[in-house]
Amino acid sequence: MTSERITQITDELAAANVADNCHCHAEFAQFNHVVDVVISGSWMHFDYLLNWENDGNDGFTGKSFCGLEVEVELGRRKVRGWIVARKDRSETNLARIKPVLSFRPAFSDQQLSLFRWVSEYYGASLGEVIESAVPARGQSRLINYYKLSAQGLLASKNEDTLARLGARSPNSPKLIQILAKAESPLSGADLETICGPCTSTISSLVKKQLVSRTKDTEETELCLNLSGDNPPTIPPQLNTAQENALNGIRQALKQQSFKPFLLFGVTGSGKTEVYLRAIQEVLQSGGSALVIVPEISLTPQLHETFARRLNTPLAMLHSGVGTTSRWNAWEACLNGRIRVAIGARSAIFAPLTNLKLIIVDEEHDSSYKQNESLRYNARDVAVMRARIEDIPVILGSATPSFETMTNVQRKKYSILSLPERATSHPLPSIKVVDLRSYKRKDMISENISPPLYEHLKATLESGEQAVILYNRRGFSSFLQCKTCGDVIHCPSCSVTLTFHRQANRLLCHCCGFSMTPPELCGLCRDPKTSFVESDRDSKIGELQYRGAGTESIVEEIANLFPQARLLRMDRDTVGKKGAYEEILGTMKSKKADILLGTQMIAKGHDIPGVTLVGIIDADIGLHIPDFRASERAYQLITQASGRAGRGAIAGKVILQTREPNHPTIVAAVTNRFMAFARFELEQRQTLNYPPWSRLARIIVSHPTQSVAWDYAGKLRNFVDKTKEGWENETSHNSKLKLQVLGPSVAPYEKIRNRYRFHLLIKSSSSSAISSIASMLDNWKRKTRKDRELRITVDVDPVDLL
DNA sequence: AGCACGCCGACT
DNA sequence: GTCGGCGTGCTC
Repeated sequence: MTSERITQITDELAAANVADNCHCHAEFAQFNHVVDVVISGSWMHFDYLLNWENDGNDGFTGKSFCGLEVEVELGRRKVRGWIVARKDRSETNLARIKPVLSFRPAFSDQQLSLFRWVSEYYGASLGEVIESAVPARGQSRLINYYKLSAQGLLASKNEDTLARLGARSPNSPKLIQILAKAESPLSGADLETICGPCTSTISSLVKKQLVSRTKDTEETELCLNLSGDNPPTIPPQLNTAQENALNGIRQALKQQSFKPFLLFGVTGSGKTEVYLRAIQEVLQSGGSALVIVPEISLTPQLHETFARRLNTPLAMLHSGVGTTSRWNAWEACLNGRIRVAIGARSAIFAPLTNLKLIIVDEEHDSSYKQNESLRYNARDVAVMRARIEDIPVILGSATPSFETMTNVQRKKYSILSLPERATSHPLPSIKVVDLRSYKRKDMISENISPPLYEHLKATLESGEQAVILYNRRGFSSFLQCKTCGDVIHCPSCSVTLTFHRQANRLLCHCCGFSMTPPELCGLCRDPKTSFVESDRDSKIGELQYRGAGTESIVEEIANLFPQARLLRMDRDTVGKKGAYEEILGTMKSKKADILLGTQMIAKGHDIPGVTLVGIIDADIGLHIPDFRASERAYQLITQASGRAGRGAIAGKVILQTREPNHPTIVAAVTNRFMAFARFELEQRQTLNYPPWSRLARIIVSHPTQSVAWDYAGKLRNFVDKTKEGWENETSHNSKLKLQVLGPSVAPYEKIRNRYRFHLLIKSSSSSAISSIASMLDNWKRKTRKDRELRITVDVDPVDLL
């Protein structure tokens, strides 16, 4: 199809001055169809004309045209969009309807239903949803970058010029100053975040040739990894529990209808093997399967395991790799060339055809929740997708989320249990070390108790390996003045700065700010003003490095065991691509003795040589102000413990704590998940927290505290009014009870110089939560006058920080 | 995102 | 009066 042909038709239509412009002209109706196109990333949708001449065998059902990605003209620019409906007629004057310039298939009708659900449930626009689901076009999107031209540079140094510019437009000199200071060109979006709305000002500066505009590509994501030639491995024999679980799944596969399973298997119980067999069944019956895992780091491992066992190409879908290959993988799924896809969160939208099974590994993991832009939870989307496609879905975990547990109790999900490890050894026993019973001088070092030391020593002596968990990065978690007690905070956030010794920087874990650590306290002794010779020996303003981190624990252990080969794994050491695999590879090949790290080390990998797991401080995270703190702590302890004794030798866990009687610690140590769940669920019921209710969280932020607070109050009024309206409607009545809390200061009071307040909405009905979310989404678009004001609606928030 | 339109303040 | 900046609203 040519665009000339389309233009010709439109021209003819316009010339004909069609009398009844509410209907397609009969002459063209045969080929030109009015279609509803949603515009990428927005709530807008418009009618366009699609010229479709061949109704033949091109693999696309030419009836609805839904799922075609199109290029269309909007205003004066070309944009990406998707056909979401076919229309018999258009309300718009036909002469105004523009043609579709090009198209290609992008998703199925069923996927569209899923996108619609996501859009409604999370209160986001359909365009936003589809944009975050479908990978970008072959070449990256071009966006505008601005820098000062030679003239602009001159102007920036000339105060007269700036004053002259400023007389008329206060924004112009500001923009020029910013651009003069910038080291690299800034995007339009960057400038807006710094200066507020300034698009027209920028354009005028460009016109005056003070600023130059360049187009450049923006980084985007996804990758394809076709692989079928890994040497096959011999499949292990299934134990009885695995066999039973598989039979349950087999039956559901045969029935070909929606059926959610919880595969509740202790760490090392062989869940992956069950997944593999189930996928094999699916492949044999000609279907395809989708597997999602919590993080990118886990995909390469799983990929290798799967590639060795399944005789089929696999699609690896995860963020981080080139755009073209990402689209290729998407297309390969769409046309059925690839029938198994593995990936992180966003892979849940993969367009596999004839999908027969979805697997969500480690379903409890909070990284399934996207915490920016479109705030969806891939686990929940997975269940909805299974419902729409009418297929089984398996949620696997050793520590299921309470939401999932509740669904099991309510008989919505079927449970399949793997209570024993697949290997010869039982779960490791956990030895609790009560740190309160050791005086400072009795400790081997700051954070290592005698029992942990002894076990580490024995492990190293017998040539075995250890994993040590300390869930805090850096060297010191804060710096405090010995004189005045002041603690160094981030200049833009309400958190303390963490000292990272390797980089010799103070780092903000919230916004990424970094600085060289000062020598003295800025309050008592500013070196620039008060530092005189006679002061040199004074101890006034000396800084104390307080609180441990993975870096300092590594040092402690290195001092105790100088000959041990230590590896550290946290966000700082796995920053580079491939670093994660490298560290695990070194550990697996026994080229290192101790692996020390944050929660990262606890996630689902298998190092057979590890016989000891040490938890330095089990209390970290137990008291953060979030209703899921206990649940998280339990999961972390259990997952970390699960790294021990996966090989030929049985494992042991040493857990250091100051609260050995805390119900969460007790439950984790005795591995009584069900008892813990019952206890925790009771607690949550009294406070009406999930899973007993649904939550939506509204975050308001603004550089000025009072503005944020005032708007939060207005939001509260809006919600209250909506609530009243519903209560007066008899059709809704008591079922839609809403409970509104706040506004209150968010636990992270300030992030990136923006003050944060939040409102919490609880309801027993998820549809009430969703309607509120989408109403707020609309309302904020209308009432927001201050462009600095940011309102985020988070449905089913994963934390309340 | 880019453009038209319309309001308003500064300057001839 | 007129010019130009800047906010607002629209784009099928």
